[in-house]
Amino acid sequence: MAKAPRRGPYICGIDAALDVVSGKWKGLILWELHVCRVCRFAELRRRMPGVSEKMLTQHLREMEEDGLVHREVYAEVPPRVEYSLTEHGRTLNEALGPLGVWGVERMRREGTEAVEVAEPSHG
Amino acid sequence: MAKAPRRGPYICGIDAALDVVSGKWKGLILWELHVCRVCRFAELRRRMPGVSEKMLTQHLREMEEDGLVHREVYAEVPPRVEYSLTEHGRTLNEALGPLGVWGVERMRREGTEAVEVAEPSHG
DNA sequence: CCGCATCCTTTAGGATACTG
DNA sequence: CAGTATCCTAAAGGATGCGG
Repeated sequence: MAKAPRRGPYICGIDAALDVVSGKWKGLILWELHVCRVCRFAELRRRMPGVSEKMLTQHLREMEEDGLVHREVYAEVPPRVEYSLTEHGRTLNEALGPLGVWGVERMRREGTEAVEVAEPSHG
Repeated sequence: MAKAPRRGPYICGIDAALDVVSGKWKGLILWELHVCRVCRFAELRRRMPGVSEKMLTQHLREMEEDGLVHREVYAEVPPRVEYSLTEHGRTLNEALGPLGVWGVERMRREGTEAVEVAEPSHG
């Protein structure tokens, strides 16, 4: 009902790490939570054009289970839930740094344009 | 017929990088080719318990297309094909280094045993 | 030995409607 | 607002058999 077992056994550390970031939006979630530090569901969604509610919820729950994301629920009306990175989430993000740099290099090589996300840099 | 389009557009470098390593065995292929430097198909397969011929071929082809893997075909009988990393493959592997370290840490935290790969350390 | 073609199952991802 | 439930399609992955 919930999700496939996941979580190993792994052959090497790369395996173990890729497991928790595999998922169409997980890298981006990590990045956005790094940028805004604390973020509500709706705002996070706004920052990620194209993601569906289902996928965002699902990915956030998995990342919470994996100890990457902290979910703070406020018993208010209307409800408020704030997401942030845990310590493990932060270290993972740092570990992803060099990969991100490599990815940017790759985009330059391939001439692949990144999609503009509310931050046009050429007016 | 070949494969889905892939290759962007990406939201950030992480996206672009994760795209080329997403695939059940790609991280491991990268690692094994890093270890043995040059590797034949059969040997590569032996080093990766559980992978099917189809998946190994498919992943290797995609990684070749992505400029990560070099495929050297020798016109001999019986045929011989040697795989190795390209420069981009090597830099990607280096970029994956911190992620691998993080993954090992994660396995320690979770108590997840890595599977033994032809190297039993406890008799 | 290396790999392609085919068929099949499983999983990921998306659209939509509904709820506390 | 922040989800859950259901249904559906597409893609990944796996088993097996054939071919150069």
